Amino acid sequence: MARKPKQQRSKATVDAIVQAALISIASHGPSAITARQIAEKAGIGVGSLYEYFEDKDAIIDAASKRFVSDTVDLIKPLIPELVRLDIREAIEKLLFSFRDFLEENNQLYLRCARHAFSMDMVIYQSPINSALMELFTQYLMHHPQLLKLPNIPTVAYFYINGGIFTVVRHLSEDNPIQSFEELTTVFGDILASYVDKKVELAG
Amino acid sequence: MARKPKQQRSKATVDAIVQAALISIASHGPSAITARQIAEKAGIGVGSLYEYFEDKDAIIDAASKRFVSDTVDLIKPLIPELVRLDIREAIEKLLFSFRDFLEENNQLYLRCARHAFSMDMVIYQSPINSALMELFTQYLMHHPQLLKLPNIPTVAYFYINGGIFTVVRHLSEDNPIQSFEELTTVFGDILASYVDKKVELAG
DNA sequence: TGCTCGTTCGGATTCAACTCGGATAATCAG
DNA sequence: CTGATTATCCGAGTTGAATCCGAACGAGCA
Repeated sequence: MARKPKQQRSKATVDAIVQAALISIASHGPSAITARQIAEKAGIGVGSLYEYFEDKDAIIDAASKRFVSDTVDLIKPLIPELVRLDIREAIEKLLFSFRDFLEENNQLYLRCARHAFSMDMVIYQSPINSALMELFTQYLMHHPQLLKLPNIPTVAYFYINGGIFTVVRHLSEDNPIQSFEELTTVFGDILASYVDKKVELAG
Repeated sequence: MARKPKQQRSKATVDAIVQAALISIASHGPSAITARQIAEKAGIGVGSLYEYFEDKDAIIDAASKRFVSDTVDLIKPLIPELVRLDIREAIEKLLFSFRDFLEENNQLYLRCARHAFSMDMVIYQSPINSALMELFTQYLMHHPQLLKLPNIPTVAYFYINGGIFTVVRHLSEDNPIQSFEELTTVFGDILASYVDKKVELAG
């Protein structure tokens, strides 16, 4: 059990298991999954699951990690472009990319993200937060006049955490009270207002 | 099964079950609970659980509802006082009350709240959001010059959702990067900056 | 071909949710 | 007060899902 895949076909099996787990998490949530479901979706026998994974939780862990690393892979390449933009434009661009990512594959990732906030999983989210924090930091480096802002780390903390949660929740609403475009406008406006106001006061 | 309690002692039993479920959720999360645990903590036999609850999920539901209604009972009475305060003061007062509430009973509610973000439970949260929305609305009524602000519902949506999540997450951190006081300052500052900037532009 | 070892499988085992039938306690009619 | 009736409580036993395990399969190699 929990052995390393050594041949090509077994690597494919592991991948199929992770993919099947992601799909199952998306449709039923991590606690409602059965091992049989995963095995069936992956097209293998139940016993085979336990060749590569200690138990069901290990499978869910692997799926969560896949989810997080795919998200980080979305954010990282955007940084060089975003840091050159105006705050509102940068946020708009980031949020639209994020939305498109979440909506891919019939909302596979969005439906996983809905379950990612149970705080057990927050540990795995930290790479996502780090990536966004890096974006924040690099943005500041490219706009040195912003370094005067008070409470930068705390603002980033509020903005990143609150922002992720709000976007995922908004995209999950059956009857959103506002469009995604309105949300991006407000996201930009709130941060830009804070920045303008504080720069004004400081300078 | 799922009968109505008719005698005093059975009401106490139901209450003990809900309380035990809250404690169990707080310590292990809703999916890891076993029926035996709940029964044992409540000081009753396993069978008794099923006298008043359809199944384990019904018990967890009841506990969630208790959590939500206790939270609403915290917010509602604060509204009349908060609407008379300055934005920063109001937010500070609200956040400190909220923190104290979450930290009561050895963080019972905080530890439950950590699990409340798995989106299954978001349905039950809506009364909390409604209560905060009412606070928002009543605040605007008492400060009519604010009604000029653009995108009020969306700002409220972002602020309430992001705010709740960020506070719960902050209080759950082992090594918070900032104090709770700093967080409340930033919360107040961000909203006040937005308001100031927009009122300035509009008037 | 026959051997070996990585891989796959599904029946056997374990464990938790839930049921059932009867014991015990409260309530009430006479 | 007593027996009948109803409410409550219980925990051994049933059921089904998670996990384990030993046999079967097949690719590579002598």
